[in-house]
Amino acid sequence: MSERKFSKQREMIRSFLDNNTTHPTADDVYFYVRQELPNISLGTVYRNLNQLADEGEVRRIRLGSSQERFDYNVHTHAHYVCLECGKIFDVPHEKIDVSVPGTIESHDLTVYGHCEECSTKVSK
Amino acid sequence: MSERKFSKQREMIRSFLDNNTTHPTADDVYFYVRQELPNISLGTVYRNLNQLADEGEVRRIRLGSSQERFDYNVHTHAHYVCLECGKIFDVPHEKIDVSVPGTIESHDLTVYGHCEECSTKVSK
DNA sequence: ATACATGCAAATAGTTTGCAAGAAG
DNA sequence: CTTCTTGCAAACTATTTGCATGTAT
Repeated sequence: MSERKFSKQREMIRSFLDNNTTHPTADDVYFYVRQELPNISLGTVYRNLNQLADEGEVRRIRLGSSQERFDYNVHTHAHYVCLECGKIFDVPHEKIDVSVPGTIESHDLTVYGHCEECSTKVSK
Repeated sequence: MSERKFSKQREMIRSFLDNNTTHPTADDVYFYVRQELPNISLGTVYRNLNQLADEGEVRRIRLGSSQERFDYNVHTHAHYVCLECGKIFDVPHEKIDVSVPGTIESHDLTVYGHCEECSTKVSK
C-alpha cells in the first residue's frame, strides 16, 4: 500500500532542495515554495519533507539548534558550522575510527569553529 | 555581576547528573529531583540545566531526537546510540581528521547502530 | 472510483519567560 | 537589604495531526 502519487507541491520542494546547498529548515522551504505556490501550507511542507527523509531521498540533520534541517546530499559527509556567521559547510571526511559496542549503521559528525571569512574579518 | 548563590534545587540536579551516565533529558532530571523536592518546577530544572551548560559544567547534546539531553561528562567523547533499544553509550574516539574551511573549536560525533545486546537477542 | 495529498486550524511537545514571593549572602 | 532563585502559569517555537475537500491514477 501507499503508492506515491505526483503532486506539484512535492516536486517544488524536491527541486528547491536539489538546487540548494544551504541545508534549509522547513520554514526556508516553505517561504521559497510559496513564491510559486502561494497556497501551500506549512503542514504540507513538513509532510513532504518527512516523506522524503523516510525514503532516504533527503537527510535530516540537526546542528545543535532546536530546528531540523534537510540536506539533499545523502552521501557520507560531515558538517562544519561557523559559530559566528552560522554558515554551514559540507565537508568530506575520512572513515570514522571508533570502536563501539555493536554494529555501525550510520553516523553524524558536526564540527564547530570560526570560518575563514569570519576569522580574517574579525582579526582585531 | 551575576554572583551564583546556593540552592538546594541546583545541588540536587548537579548530583543527579554526576551520578548518572544515562544522558538524561530535562524531564528525566525533573522526575528524579521531584522525589526529593516535590515542589520543584520544570522551569527551575531548565533554568539550572541551561546555567550549568553555559558554564561548561555539563554538555548539551542532541542525539537525533527533538529533545536535548545533558551529559555531565564534558571530556571529548562520542555517543553511540542503539537504533533498537535507544540506549546511549559514551565511546572514546581518536582525534577527528577533517579539513574544514576555518578553525575547529569543538565537534559532535554520534554513531548509530545495533548494540551487542540487541544484535544477539534478535538474531533469528 | 479509489487512494493519496492538500489546506486549514487545532493540537502537541519541548522549552522559555514574566512575575510576585522566597531564600542566600 | 540586595540580588539571585524559585514556583507557577502563560507564552513561544517547532512540528504533527484530524478532517473535509481536491487531485492523480
